Amino acid sequence: MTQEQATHQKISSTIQRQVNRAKILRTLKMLQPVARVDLARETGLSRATVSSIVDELVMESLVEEMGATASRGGRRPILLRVIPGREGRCAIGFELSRNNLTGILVDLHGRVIASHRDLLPAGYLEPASLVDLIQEQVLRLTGPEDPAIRGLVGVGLGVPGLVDPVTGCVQVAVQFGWQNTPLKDMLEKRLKVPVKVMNSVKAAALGEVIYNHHSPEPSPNPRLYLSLGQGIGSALIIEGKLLSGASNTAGEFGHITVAPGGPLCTCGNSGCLEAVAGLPALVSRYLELARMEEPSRLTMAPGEFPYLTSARFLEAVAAGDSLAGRVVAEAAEQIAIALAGVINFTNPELVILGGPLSQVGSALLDPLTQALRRRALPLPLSQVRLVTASLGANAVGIGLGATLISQLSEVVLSR
Amino acid sequence: MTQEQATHQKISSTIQRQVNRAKILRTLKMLQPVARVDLARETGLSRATVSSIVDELVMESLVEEMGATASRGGRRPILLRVIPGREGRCAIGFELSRNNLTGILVDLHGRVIASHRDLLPAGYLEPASLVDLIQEQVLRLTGPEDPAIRGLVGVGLGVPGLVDPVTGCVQVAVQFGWQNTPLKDMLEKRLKVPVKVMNSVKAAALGEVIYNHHSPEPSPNPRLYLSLGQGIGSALIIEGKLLSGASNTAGEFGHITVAPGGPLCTCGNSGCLEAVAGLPALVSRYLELARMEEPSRLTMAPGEFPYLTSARFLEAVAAGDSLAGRVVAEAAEQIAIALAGVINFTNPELVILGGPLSQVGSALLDPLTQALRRRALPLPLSQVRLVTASLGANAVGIGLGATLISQLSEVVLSR
DNA sequence: TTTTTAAGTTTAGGTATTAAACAAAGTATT
DNA sequence: AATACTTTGTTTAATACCTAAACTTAAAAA
Repeated sequence: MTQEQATHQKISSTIQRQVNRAKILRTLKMLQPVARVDLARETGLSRATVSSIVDELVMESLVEEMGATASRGGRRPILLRVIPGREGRCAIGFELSRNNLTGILVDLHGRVIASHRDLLPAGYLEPASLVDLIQEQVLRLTGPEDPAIRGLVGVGLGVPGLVDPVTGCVQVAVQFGWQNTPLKDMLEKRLKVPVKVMNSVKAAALGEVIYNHHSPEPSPNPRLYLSLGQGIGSALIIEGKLLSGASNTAGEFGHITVAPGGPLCTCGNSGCLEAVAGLPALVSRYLELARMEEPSRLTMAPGEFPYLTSARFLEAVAAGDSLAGRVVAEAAEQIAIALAGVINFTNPELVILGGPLSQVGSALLDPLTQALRRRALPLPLSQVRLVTASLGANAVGIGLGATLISQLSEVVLSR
Repeated sequence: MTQEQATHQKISSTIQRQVNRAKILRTLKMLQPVARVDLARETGLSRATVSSIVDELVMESLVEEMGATASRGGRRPILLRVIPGREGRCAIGFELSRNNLTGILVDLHGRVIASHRDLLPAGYLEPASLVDLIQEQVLRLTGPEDPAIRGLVGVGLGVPGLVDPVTGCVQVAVQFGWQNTPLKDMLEKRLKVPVKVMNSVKAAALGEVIYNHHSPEPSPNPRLYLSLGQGIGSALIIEGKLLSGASNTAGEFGHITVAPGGPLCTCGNSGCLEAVAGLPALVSRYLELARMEEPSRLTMAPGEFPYLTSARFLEAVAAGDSLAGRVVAEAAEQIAIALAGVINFTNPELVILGGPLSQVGSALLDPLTQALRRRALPLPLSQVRLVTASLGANAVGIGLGATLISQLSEVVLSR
């Protein structure tokens, strides 16, 4: 057996045991630092059972004693905590983007311990070379002698493309030219730890949702993450679980029709949200308006093609460029049409605006909330907390890491 | 104790036991009639455990022996089955509509054993009188000496309005002028059996979904029920569970914007689907077209107000009236805009068209499928089976009855 | 008849939980 | 200081439920 398996998973345990372990771990995280008695009182289990399970958790490097604290009139209680940092167990979440591979080492609390970013080599990225790169980063993030590598819970990977989260097979990743690539199997073979592969928007959603609402008890109410960028995607989380759908394409927010008879979309439909509020559409709209109203804005050599990147457009918005602001406000109106529908339909408690466009702040948020007030039903709208994503590029890694960590206290009802 | 409690519920049992009971009941329903050995092989449990649990199930009037069958080389196996009909346990589902109270007695297989419809008294319906009526129908459906009443699993009630399915409290029911009416508590006090109260569209959705896909294993993929009538509502079922949302309003399909800037809706927004494709809108549109194109159609005394009920409009559609057909086709286009968005967003495996408008058949279905092909993404659309509801007015009762029955084999992970 | 085979039950042993007794380590009281 | 409570954590005995294996029952095969 390899050294990675030194800290071995409990292979068998009854369902009863799993449920009680999960209960204890959950309340421990919530009340930490906390003594066994309190865990017993809080979970409703007997002190004997709590002791027995805590012993197990200590053996597995999940929990440690912090020594006795002040007496409460009798024997001093021994405080327990979930082991923080490298000394406890860890997970690593990777984000694969067009140009970078970013790995984030996360501890048992879901906190970032270390991160590392590599530029991807130019040209076609062979899946096998990605596996090499990931293995390299795993070692760099932990160090071959690091306790973290011996207690590595698992490795996650977020890929921009269509992924079957169960098999971990990348069905299509246009940006990399991959089709039916069994990345999970390849990585597990190499790394000898459980691997989770999923779409990166969904992973980011998990990260942001956990960060915005990191109760140990996942809320049963829907929470929506919206990714506004070149494309417009989303992820819906219900009872802490991502909605995948029958073909793993759930969350296609960008192809909701908001302007019937409007501009043709790449998907064949007309008036899709993405076709009117995706970043490319906003850039064109900006150029169009500028040409019509203030040609002076387009400072360029005469005869030069008016070229503008999305990034520079977003900078202009942030800098307070009024024309760019108008374009964003127009987009907000369109986004609100789709979002109001989804709010009415799913009745979420939280909507997180992510993706590059979300980072312009009130330029988007103000017109969006106004339009929502006009278009969404009052009752569902009143339940929604609308926030801007805050984890930026780290969301994917954090989401995957936290997901792997939370699987430690998950109850598996076999079939 | 009252006589209703003669067949008493198992009050305590470990989680392990619950899981195994559920497993056995599920496979029993699937393979019935079947012997203990086969259950053991199929579930992976030992024959001893199967015997012990089957004994319990027999005691609880859920399962019975059918006698031995042909030997397979040794002792003859004793076949078991879930008790059908009144001899086994039953549940009753009620539908409360504007004018009627319909009760449906359902057996352990979810099959209809008996049903009864009462006209509601004219005028305001006191919640307390509804409780009386329901108690009366329960007795009429079972008879005071009927075995069914002694094995009644529970009673369900579908109400047109906003219901908290957990507390069973009717928050708002405009048609009856109720607000915060704790119907569940009132009924449980009277009937002394568990009561489930929910919105009737959601209950109908459960009924149709179970009927269309009655595997004992609920599919993890979303399934959508659409109710097309005066209003337009829907219910989304994921992993066999209804999506409720943060304020129990999930499923508001009618207020998805399909025509921005279109006609004003009662909700304050403009261009809601309900405002252009709800039955009242279709009737007005029909009258408008008729007035413009074929005034002769509107056969009425001169000076009479052109009055047309929804029911008569639907009859016209069914009779092949071309003008009415055009109106439905127009509506289908609008419905498709919203439905395509929801299909893209939730990626369902099944969409069931319910409500009065759905019953016109291909007049709706043909233009709808055509429009969907234009507007929905190919991959999600390819996963959808689009069907018309088939249970009619019985859907609500069947859905509630089947839900109550399925709760018998449900595992409850306390908090 | 006797042997073999299969279905169902009983029994012995293991895991996991709880209540209750017990040990450890403090505070409060005399 | 000695004694009496208190509280925490552990050990112990009883219980629930599972499994493997032995056993009983009842048929087919030899």
